[in-house]
Amino acid sequence: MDNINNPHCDRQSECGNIELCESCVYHTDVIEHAKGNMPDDEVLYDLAEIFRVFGDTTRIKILWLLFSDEMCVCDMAELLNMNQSAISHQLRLLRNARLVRSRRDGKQVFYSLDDEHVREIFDKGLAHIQERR
Amino acid sequence: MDNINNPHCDRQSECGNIELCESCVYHTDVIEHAKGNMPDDEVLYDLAEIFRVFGDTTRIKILWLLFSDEMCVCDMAELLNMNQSAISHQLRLLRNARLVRSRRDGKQVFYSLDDEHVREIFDKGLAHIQERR
DNA sequence: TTAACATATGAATAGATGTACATATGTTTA
DNA sequence: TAAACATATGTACATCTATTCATATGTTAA
Repeated sequence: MDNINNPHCDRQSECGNIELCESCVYHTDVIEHAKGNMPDDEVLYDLAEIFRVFGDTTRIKILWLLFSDEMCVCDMAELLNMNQSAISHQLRLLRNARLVRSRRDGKQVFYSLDDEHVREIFDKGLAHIQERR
Repeated sequence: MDNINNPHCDRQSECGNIELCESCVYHTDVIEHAKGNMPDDEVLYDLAEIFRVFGDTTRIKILWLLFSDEMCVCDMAELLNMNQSAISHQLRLLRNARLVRSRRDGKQVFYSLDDEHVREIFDKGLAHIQERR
């Protein structure tokens, strides 16, 4: 790995932080490699957004419930001992992220997992936390 | 699926919300099945926590950078055009979640992915957002 | 139609979170 | 030793988020 002490940073024009560019030691090969392969900001934003939706205990519990069966809002609220409104708000986030879908049956609305990715993402997360115990 | 209109809820003693219990239509078989298989709250909390760490654009970018190579804090700050302090704070969260590890080499600290789960979780998330396009 | 019910949603609020600034810690070099 | 540097961390603050309350929407049954 090149270790270049670089007081005259050749990427200075692209860099908002002049102080940093004038003082920092760069590994330019590593930087160039990473820069070349960086996905679009939009993709990385969407990716973070999906995980953000997984990143809440209430929503994780809802997803868990839906692994067993489709389920109506009322049953989820009962099982999680939470306000119906709170559940509905969280279901909207899950719906927008296409992690769950809904079907109406009379007065009730039944939710189920939208696709198998949900279970796969869930399981990979579980594998991680279980390994580190 | 049983659909029991149940004004005298038999789980009323366990239920904090009396109004809900007196009015709601339950699917008791679904509820009992889900209740029996529910993991510990602690596991579900830890799981949400892991995804919460993935659920930020800056941290997602950092993880992406580490797929290519190990990398020092300075290079990450340069590449992401961000404050060194901001990167360090995020690295601490990633370290605490055991998603990255660090090694010191002189004045610099190099970060790398802690295990393969990180890449797998990342890829599953990517598969989800790419499929829905 | 009206009443009762299940769900959705807007507004408000308390708490969580990401970043910047200042500064501390740890390492190397002079 | 002191100075320079890379990183870590405490604090403050602006923004975001989860929940609650009140209420709207949509469905069924009387």
